[in-house]
Amino acid sequence: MRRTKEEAEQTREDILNAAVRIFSQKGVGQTSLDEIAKAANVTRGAVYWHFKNKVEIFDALFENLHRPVLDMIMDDLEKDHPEPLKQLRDLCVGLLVSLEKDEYKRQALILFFRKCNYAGDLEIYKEKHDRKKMEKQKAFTRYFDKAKAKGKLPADADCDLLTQAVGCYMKGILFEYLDNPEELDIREKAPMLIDLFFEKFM
Amino acid sequence: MRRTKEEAEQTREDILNAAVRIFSQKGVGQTSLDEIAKAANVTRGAVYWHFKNKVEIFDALFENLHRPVLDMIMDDLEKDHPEPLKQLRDLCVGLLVSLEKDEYKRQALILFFRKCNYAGDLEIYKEKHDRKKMEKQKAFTRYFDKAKAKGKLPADADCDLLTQAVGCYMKGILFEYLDNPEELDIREKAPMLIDLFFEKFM
DNA sequence: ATAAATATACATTCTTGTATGTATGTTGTC
DNA sequence: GACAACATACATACAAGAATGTATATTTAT
Repeated sequence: MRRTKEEAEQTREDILNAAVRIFSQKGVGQTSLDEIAKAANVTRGAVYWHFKNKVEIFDALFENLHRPVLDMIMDDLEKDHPEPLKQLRDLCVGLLVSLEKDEYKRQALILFFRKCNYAGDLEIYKEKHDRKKMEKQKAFTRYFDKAKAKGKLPADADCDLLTQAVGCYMKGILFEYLDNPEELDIREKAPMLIDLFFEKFM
Repeated sequence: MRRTKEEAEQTREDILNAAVRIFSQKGVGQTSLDEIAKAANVTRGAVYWHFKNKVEIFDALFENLHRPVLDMIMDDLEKDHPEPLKQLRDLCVGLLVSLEKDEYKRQALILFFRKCNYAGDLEIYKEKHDRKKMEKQKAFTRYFDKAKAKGKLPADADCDLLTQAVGCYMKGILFEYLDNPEELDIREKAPMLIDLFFEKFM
């Protein structure tokens, strides 16, 4: 049953898409490769051809999720915005609101926030994912640094603390939204919640 | 090998203590009852005597964790504090700082935040735990209501939004701390982070 | 013809639930 | 207060199912 290269690439993607869906529902640990295979309309043979094991699927999904987000932030930081805090505010709101129309990203976030326990096979990925988080954190700090340089923040403001605060706040909002999307209308509430944080600086 | 009632109660607690520890390390789903039994120095026979199955252990742990916290908040709300916002601020800081000396609570929180996926057997508990969360949220709103009644908050302040904001913020801080305790010195940072939120009202 | 892209089959391991064994605490009775 | 009778608090053994990794078979693109 050899397929063409395009077909093979397609089944690889089918497997990954099935994996996010099922992982985010049942959890990585409770998902068998057979379930993923069936959901992707292949057998375990195909899965084992494309991936060494479940952990490698997990890793591929992480890359798919975080690379574009970090790239987006880095691009944003290149711009010389006159109001870096407003820029960061818009970035935060944008990141949150964009989830409403992006089910794949929502599922992926649920998967990494709630449905993987970073234990056993996945333990080695905790450090890796923490490093990625650090990168994002460093990027966030630069917004505050730029704001201070432009005199938009008091000279004695603690940029690292502010970064940590915004990071915690964002993560909390993310969790609440992902846990109960129907309880938190993100398109309406995200701007209000984020403004609550930034308004005292602006 | 019948034990006395006290001994039996002790093994029940041993089992629960072993369960928090291992659940919070390996995740509920990846923990076998045999592991728990061995860690508690009993056999699976003892575990099945005290609990119907793993899910019932999970449930017992949840009760152990949340009842005291909710009681504490309710007691706090009984007091007629002149500055409800300061009261809430102190409550938040206290809840966070207390974790440093309470490994059991830390493990339990990790377990429910990170190591259980609320899928499969545990799915039915999501709703239950959400209801408990709602209770806490309602309690938090009362602090803001009281503050407004005392004129400590502008009359047009949105208490529900503020509650949601504080809830998200707290949850985010909790996650960051539990994920990387060494990165976030909670005793030093909790007051600073929480004050960042409350300072604009006070 | 060869090797890629799968499907199928199999052996192994892990876990669960249950059934059953057993020693000992507990209780009522005389 | 001694002593059956019974219930309790486990331990052990077993059967069944599920999941994994690997080995092998089968097509078919190149």
